Amino acid sequence: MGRPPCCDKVGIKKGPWTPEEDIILVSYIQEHGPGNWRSVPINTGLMRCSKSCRLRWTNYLRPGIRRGNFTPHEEGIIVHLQSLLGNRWAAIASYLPQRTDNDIKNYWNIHLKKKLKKHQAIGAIFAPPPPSEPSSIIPTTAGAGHVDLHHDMPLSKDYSSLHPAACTNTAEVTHQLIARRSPFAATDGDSSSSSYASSVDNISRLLDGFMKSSPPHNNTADIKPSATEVNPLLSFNQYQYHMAGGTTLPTFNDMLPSPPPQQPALMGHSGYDEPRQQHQQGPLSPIEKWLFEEAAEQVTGLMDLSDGCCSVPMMF
DNA sequence: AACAGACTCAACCGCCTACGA
DNA sequence: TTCGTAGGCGGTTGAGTCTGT
Repeated sequence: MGRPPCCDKVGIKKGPWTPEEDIILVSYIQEHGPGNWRSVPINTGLMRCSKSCRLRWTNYLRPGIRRGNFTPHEEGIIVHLQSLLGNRWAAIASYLPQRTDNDIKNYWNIHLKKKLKKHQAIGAIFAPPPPSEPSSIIPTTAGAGHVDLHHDMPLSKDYSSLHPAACTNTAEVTHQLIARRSPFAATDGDSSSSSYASSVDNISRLLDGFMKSSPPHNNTADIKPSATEVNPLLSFNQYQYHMAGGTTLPTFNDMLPSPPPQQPALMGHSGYDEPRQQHQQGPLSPIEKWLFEEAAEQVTGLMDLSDGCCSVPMMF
């Protein structure tokens, strides 16, 4: 059978979304919830493809999204998961609920790939890490040479500017990290953001207000199943949210893995999707093992930070 | 100040899979 | 079982912005 068009191409508007369109879309989703995207342009009068509506919502308008300013820790997660899962951005995004697959994909293509290339070159000059390195034994789906590249991250000039270990002033590090992770930092500090980006933030804030005043079923955490039910790793993500300036502070028990481990990709694209197919079953145990270790490490890091000490993320 | 090249990221495109008729 | 459709995903693009000269 031929590939059907996703929508009637005639009269479909393309290009950047306007604030008015965003408001219409957000209002509609507030009322009806995400899903049934086919009906969205029909019912709202938006001259947009249903896919475009879904993309706009999942990538930019839905609450809880953190834009830009990837932390070194997030970098580490992305690099590591990419080495394990390959370019399965949706699966990787399931470990970073505040990030969209598109964002992660862009960040990978723009920043991380360059860094890895850089370090690959460095690795060709310097000796490889000893085989006792923890991640060296983790199997990868993306080629053996891929796994250990991130160990060289601190060598990157770019990265060293972010890495707490590269800073001697703890307060500076903390401030830096928090500033970079603030949900509003991108708007206030990112001069590269388009003028409309701030409008998106405004909409998001409006939406946040709506969500806060709405019954739980409208909340982000409720659109998708309780993450702690679906994915034991979300506690880890909650910690990340805390580190990002959020208010959720997990308990130590939250950091502990809760068996049996679920398939990470079950959270799906940006945390909203239905379970993805079996083909996303990857080497889960290594991932989970690593993330659990990571989470445990972060508990220590959290304590260190609260004590005014400069913690060093495990990844680098 | 002006220009060119590099960079960033929002959005689109095309393919795939699930699901229902 | 087959076909049509919707939703989802990864790759790619192009416009806007930034940076260096």
